[in-house]
Amino acid sequence: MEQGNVISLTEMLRRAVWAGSLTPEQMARVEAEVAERFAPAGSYVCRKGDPVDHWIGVVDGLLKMSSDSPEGKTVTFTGMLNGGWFGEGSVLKTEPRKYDVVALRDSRLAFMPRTTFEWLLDNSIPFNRFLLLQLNERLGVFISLVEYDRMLDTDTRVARCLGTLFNPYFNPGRQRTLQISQEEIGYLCSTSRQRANQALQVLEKAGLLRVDYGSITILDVDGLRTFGN
DNA sequence: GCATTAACAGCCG
DNA sequence: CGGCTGTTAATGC
Repeated sequence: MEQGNVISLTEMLRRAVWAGSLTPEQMARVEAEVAERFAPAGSYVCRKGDPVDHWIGVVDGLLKMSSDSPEGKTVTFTGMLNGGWFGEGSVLKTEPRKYDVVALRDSRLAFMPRTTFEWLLDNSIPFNRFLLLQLNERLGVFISLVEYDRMLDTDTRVARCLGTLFNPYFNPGRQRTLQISQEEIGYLCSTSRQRANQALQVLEKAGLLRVDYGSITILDVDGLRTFGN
């Protein structure tokens, strides 16, 4: 299907951008305290309102951040691919989880305890710098979310949505191919499966990605992020 | 007009 | 067979 290499938790941690500048002692503690958990496809990784005890990374899998309104409507904010980390906002503020996280397929996750996270905050300037940049990047994403939700046509929304998903900042794994159904792309981009299919064909003709069944391959992330301008 | 839903046939694993 | 895909027709905002 795709590259069948199985990455270990340790390997994933060592490749993490934020791990690059840690001292060997700091890295040893991280490796000792971060635990791997398995989330089957369709299961909740965490739910809105849960206490936040961990910073969570994706070793191998695909997650969806979403929220259900009382009326039963689901709003998806974004997805998370291999190598991505999330939840730092709620760990920093000591607040309950603000959204649901669902595994869209079988996923292996890395759970860093809040104590480890806070210890890194107190002891590593590069770690702080990484968080600052990631938070800043997210801010940009959410500002443009509000903007394009109101202004852009669906093809462009899907392009931006995929551009965000493959934003090298959140997805440092050089992953280009993603096993995902068009129905799930619809969920991620807040549109119907049929309309997502249509948008994908437009983007494929524009040379920005390639569509196969059950998967897409990103060819031009920057093109997706600027599509429609 | 544009998007969503429903329905269906074809295809892949 | 079961899930995914590409299309079309009906319906709604």
